[in-house]
Amino acid sequence: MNKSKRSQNTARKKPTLGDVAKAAGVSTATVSRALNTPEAVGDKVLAKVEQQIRLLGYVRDGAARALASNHSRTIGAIIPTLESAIFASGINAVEQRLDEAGYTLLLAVSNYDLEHELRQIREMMEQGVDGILLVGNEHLPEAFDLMNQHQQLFANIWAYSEDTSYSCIGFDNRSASRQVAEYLLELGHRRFSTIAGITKNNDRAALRVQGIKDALQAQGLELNDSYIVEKSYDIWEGRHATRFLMDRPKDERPTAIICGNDVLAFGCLLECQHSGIRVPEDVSITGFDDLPLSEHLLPGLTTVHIPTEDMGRQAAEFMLDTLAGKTLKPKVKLPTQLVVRGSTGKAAVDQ
Amino acid sequence: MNKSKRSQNTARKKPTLGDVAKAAGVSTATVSRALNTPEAVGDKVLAKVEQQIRLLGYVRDGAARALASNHSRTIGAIIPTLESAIFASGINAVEQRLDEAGYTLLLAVSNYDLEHELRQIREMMEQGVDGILLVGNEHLPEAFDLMNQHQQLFANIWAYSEDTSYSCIGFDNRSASRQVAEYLLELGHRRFSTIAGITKNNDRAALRVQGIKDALQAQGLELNDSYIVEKSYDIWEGRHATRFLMDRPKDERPTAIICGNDVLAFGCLLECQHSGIRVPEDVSITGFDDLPLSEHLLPGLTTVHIPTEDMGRQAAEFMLDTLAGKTLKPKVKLPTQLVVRGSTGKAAVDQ
DNA sequence: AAATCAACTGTAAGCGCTTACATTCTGCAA
DNA sequence: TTGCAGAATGTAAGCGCTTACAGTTGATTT
Repeated sequence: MNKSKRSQNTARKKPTLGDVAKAAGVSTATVSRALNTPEAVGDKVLAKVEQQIRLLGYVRDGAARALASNHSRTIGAIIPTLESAIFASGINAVEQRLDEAGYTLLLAVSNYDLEHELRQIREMMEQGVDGILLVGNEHLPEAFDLMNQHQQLFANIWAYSEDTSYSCIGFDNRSASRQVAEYLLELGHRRFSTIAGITKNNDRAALRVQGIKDALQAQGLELNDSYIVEKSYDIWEGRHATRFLMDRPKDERPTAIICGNDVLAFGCLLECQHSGIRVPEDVSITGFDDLPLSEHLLPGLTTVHIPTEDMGRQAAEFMLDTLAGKTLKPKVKLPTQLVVRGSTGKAAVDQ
Repeated sequence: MNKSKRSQNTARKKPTLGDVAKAAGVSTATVSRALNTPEAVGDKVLAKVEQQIRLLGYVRDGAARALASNHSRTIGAIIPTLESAIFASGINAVEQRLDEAGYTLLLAVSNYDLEHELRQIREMMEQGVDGILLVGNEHLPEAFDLMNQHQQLFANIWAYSEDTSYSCIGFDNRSASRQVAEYLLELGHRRFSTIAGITKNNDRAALRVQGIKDALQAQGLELNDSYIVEKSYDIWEGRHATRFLMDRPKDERPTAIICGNDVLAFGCLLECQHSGIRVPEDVSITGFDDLPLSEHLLPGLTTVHIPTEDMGRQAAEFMLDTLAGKTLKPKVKLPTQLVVRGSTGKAAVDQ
């Protein structure tokens, strides 16, 4: 009676493809085809098989499927954080598109730690993902080596660069940031400051700082180091940085603070509110990302809008197309948009 | 030369366990043991094997591993949304704990759609996840059936209930919400209103409304239907609802608005700011979740703090322990905490 | 010196599926 | 009636790993 030696105390085992085949009186190959290419199976047989599948409550074994077919129908994505909503809509779009195509998203969070990211890449490769989506262009050399050695399909999102030989779907952080600075220059600002994200291991943060420098340099100005503050993306950090910057003699205070992202800008804006600094009369503030909240604050936050949904959809599309054998342009550059709201204004003349 | 018939235009194939074994001059069993139970392998052999692994750049094949060993070292979690930061820290904690234990998190987003959730459960089961984490206690009957039929380990998080027969790690939404209402009652409020989340398919949202009713009923008061507004968790929705509620004759306006979560409360608070309604003088506002931003707004948002990190850690722990064969109490109830800030105050006396 | 044992290592049988190839069955043209 | 293409199905060989079981060692015990 006890046909399976390794049966635990668990009741009957899960039905397998073979069980379905036996129950339906066909071969395993037919059941497999009924599942994967139903149009290649006769109507009556198909019906019989489907009935048995339902009856037995059969669920495919993905591991066996992946092993035999050599692909897992799974795409991995490693993002830096879940804390900010900024990656949410992008990832949402990825998931949605993949879901339509019968793929599953494997999501991991690296916490801006490249070592951690490498481990996760390895894990994902062990899981046998068909493709990997990474945020930004900066990753450990070992990560690139590993993926290349195994011919692992991957692409970088959230950043665009002509220079890399890898696929990327993203936008130009540097010029987007430059545009912000140029806009502020036009408003007459001359004493700039930036509350940047931590630039180490984060090319996007670094490029945004660079963009500001580009704009200033073009006007013969420069961004003094004492006006650059690096903080992790956190509201408190934004507030502290703001206090640090604004606790100076009036004529040394920046008239414009360019924040590395909206979260820092929230901190900046709110700190001003808390300490009675008027925005934009005393200081102009900008963000980056255009989070949902940004338009609602008072004043509204001037920031850079990122087409995250579009980016996500295109990234998914890229993966799917590549896996389907279509070769297409491996780099997609998406437009960003400066959104002007109430947090920026003309520089005070009496400075 | 061409030893593999199915080799595409791809270069040499990935090395397998067998390749490593051959290179190291040992059996595949030994390599497998070197990987999984290194302490059971002799030092010299171990060193030799590890060297070859490095040399060949060998990466395990998770599919084959899962197939042979009957577990995938993967835990799935399905959350309603990524848009709000509220699930972020909880999921982060889950991921962290699982990572420590060598497990991978498979994350999916259901967008508050139970049908979609069911599909994702099925997909995850096909992927062979060892356990599934679901948010809330409300799921399609088919989902429960499916998981039960396959003896799929799962647990509900973010909600606690004595009534279900399923494991849950969460908190009592109803009594937490009741506590908020009681606090406002103490402040003298009598005309309450709630901007709730959509209660359909969302037991948590429904329970929070219920909690308010509980508190009022205990005082012989009731929550009139025209003072209950259901909105999806979105800032704009919160603003619209607020306008709807406050666009009434002064003596019909609520003096306290209890929001279903912090996002709605942000909308509520900001709408008041935009339209010159004073908080808390004219109206008291509360949220639920205690998002990072809540303490920074002006006034700070009175809300309910959820121990998301703890919840995530414990959920992961529960999965790991159960998989390890330890049987433990299948329900964990976590405490919530009312955090009083500036957005609430005494009810106006002149009402 | 024989017996015993622990510590390693090897052998080989699957895990549940896919898929190339072989076989059988149609219906229809010759 | 025969032949044959094309459709439908079956056969069976893996996919890369784990693991029960069976050796093989060398050291320790008697």
